[in-house]
Amino acid sequence: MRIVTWNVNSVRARLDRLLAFLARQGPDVVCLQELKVTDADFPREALEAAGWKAVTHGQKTYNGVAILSREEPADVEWGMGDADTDPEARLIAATVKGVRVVSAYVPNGKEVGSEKWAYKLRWLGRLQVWAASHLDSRRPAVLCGDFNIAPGDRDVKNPEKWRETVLCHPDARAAFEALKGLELVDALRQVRPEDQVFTWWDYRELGFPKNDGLRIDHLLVTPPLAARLASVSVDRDERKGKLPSDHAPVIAEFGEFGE
DNA sequence: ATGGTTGCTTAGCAA
Repeated sequence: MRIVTWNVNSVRARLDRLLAFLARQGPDVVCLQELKVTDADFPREALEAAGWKAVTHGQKTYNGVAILSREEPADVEWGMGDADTDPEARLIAATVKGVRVVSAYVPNGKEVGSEKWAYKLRWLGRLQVWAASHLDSRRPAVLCGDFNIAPGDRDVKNPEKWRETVLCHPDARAAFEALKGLELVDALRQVRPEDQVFTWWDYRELGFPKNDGLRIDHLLVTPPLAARLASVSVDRDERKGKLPSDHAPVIAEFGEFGE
């Protein structure tokens, strides 16, 4: 079973790339972030024509998340369903082939100390509560998406440059560690404990040509799924060429053993 | 400190 997470930075702008990626990589489940489109304008027909079912939690202009799979995703949750009146569409969950799948787009936070930064930390706190009550660590589940957090210095090409930013701040890293405390395993680190692997490069400042990258897109998996984890890779080719997303897809391969 | 780029929307925001 192959599960992908990819911040596409507009699903409409990236539709041709997305369809080519799906055909090339042949995943089973794809979690998308930053759709930047309402549910009504989501390119459902083009994806269905290619054989994909989609559940979406969209929003005009900003944010938006989706889960794609070959079969219709079941038991869909749109948002965290808590008491917060947050209008931003940043989380969707569904069950595919017996695996609980969550596609999340954590707020960026803009600048440490800003109102958006406070919102990011609040949102991560809500995610912690939601995951604790909605993800069963005894069952196969994956919480994946754009976390806008580089967990450690090994996840950053230039740690000193990024140290004080919203992607590397200790409070953001502490929130990531807290999620792992719910018996969730950082899939890439389980199979590649020391590799320098990046998933995002800023469009500005020649981020990709200089490989000024960070690993901020993750799959956090429960122990039953971690036991089946075979490999994790980043499709860097998707960051190349004409008009790429600023994120590359992360691909995790799971075997059927150990269930 | 600023600017560099992209997408959505149409000058400015978000990332």
